[in-house]
Amino acid sequence: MLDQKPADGTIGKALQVLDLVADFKRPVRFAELQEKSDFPKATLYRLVQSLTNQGMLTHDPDRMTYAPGVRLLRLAHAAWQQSSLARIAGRHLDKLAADVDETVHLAQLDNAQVLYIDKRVPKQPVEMYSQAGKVGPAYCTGVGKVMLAYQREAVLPQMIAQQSFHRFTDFTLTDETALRKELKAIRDRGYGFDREEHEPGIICIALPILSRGGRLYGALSVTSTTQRTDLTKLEKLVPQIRETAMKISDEAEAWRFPDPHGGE
Amino acid sequence: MLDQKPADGTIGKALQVLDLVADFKRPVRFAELQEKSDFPKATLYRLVQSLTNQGMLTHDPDRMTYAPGVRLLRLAHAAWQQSSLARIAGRHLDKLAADVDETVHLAQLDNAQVLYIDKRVPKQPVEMYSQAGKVGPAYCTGVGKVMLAYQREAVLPQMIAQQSFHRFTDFTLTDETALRKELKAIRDRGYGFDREEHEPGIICIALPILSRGGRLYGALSVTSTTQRTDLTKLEKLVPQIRETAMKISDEAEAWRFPDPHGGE
DNA sequence: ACGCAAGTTCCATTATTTGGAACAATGTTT
DNA sequence: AAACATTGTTCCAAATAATGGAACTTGCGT
Repeated sequence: MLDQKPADGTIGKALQVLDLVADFKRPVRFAELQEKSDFPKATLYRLVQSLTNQGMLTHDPDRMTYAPGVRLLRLAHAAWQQSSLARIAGRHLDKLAADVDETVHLAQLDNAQVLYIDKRVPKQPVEMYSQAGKVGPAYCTGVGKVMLAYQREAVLPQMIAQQSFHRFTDFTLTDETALRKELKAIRDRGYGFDREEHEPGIICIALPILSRGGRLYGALSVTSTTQRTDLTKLEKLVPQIRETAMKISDEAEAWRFPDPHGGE
Repeated sequence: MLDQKPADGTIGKALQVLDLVADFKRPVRFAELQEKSDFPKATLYRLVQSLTNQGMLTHDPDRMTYAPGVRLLRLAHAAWQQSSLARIAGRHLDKLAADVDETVHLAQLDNAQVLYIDKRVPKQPVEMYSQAGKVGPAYCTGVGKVMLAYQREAVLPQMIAQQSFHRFTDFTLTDETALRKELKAIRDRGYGFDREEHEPGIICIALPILSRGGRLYGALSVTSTTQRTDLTKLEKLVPQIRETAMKISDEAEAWRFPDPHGGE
């Protein structure tokens, strides 16, 4: 799927293995890993062992399977609390979802893919990790296209190169030319749509979350269905969404300047 | 605090750095890391660089700070979906919390510490990563002691050695002898208490989640306050909690045997 | 302009990783 | 029950990557 990494050093290799295990959606046996990986047996074995010792993988001795380890949860907790927008954005998402009465997504870009950081479904309790951490394609989702649109030109080519351009629906943009044109339109307009490009019947409107300096923090979207609404109606929500995005951005900005007298 | 790791290989060192960054609750500068770490400057620098390249850390060029990276969320998502009990346990926790109308915790052991996997507070929506991934001491919490009690004797000594035995309250067990005695009592009884050992006024009852074969999956607890209830009343909940634990265990067991005809 | 501190790069030395092949343990077929 | 097949684990000399002291660069305050 996606594995043309320069893989700098041992760390890169180890993380490659970690990803490999994570990509199986179930506990996986050593032989299965070996099959999917280019590493020679002994090397892979030692990588897996190291990761297991470190708690990044858990090993089930009975079934002889490996799975992502609990240590990742602890680290993700830390990531959640600071690096990502999530902590700051939480209450804003609550409000936005309640105001517009539609599903709201918060996403960031991770290695040319969309990584969903948070989600709100109106009148429905959130499930914890079941949504956050999910990944999706960038070229055919609202948040994905918006984030690509606000990427620096220098890094865009390699990001576009990583898109699969798989045709999910009749509306999916399936080549670079179409995507480039769409990104241009998004930049001009300041927001983007998903016109049933990923799933039939699912449409959305998405805005970037930008810093004062123009740096991209992430993206925000309101998703609905063609049965409930249409793009024209969604477009009317732009001011509300933009205001939410700006509030999140402002708080993120403030958060990154720690108290100058910050002791412990 | 806690850093006497054998640190096997480069992977261990890299993860040590990752932990270090995570332990700061805010974006951190290189010099701060250097101060807290034993690594020579150049070495630390390259470790941080590798981690950043790999997306395990994010680097803010403006502020010159590092923070845990978004890639961790993706990995944690995977961990959540399979390795941990959380996915399976979710609905059982819902039910238990509603039935007993008290706070319910689900925890696993991570490197001699308690790692909270999930939490339910009755009549209150859950927040996503804000709770899951949190860590706590093992020697003075209900879930922690229970999980220590069902640990194999061979690994216990080093786990106990890693406990700080800090006196949080008048009831905290502050030495190995007292803890050993308590663990014995828990094994005999099949469940454990927290008698305001970690926080004044907070009590809980905890049960292990064991496989048929006696392997420890994690622990389940019902927490309350001395104002609302007492240990005797909590003890009456044991059958309900045990039933929940068994259901979770059974499903976990079943889940680990993938469909024999498992194609994809 | 100067000094100071934080971040970054260099490179010979050192330690770790590598991977082919042998070995052990487990399960399956004849 | 014996031979076989499969999967997981260990060995060790060769190859590679990590190391860290010191030098270099950059940005800031005086």
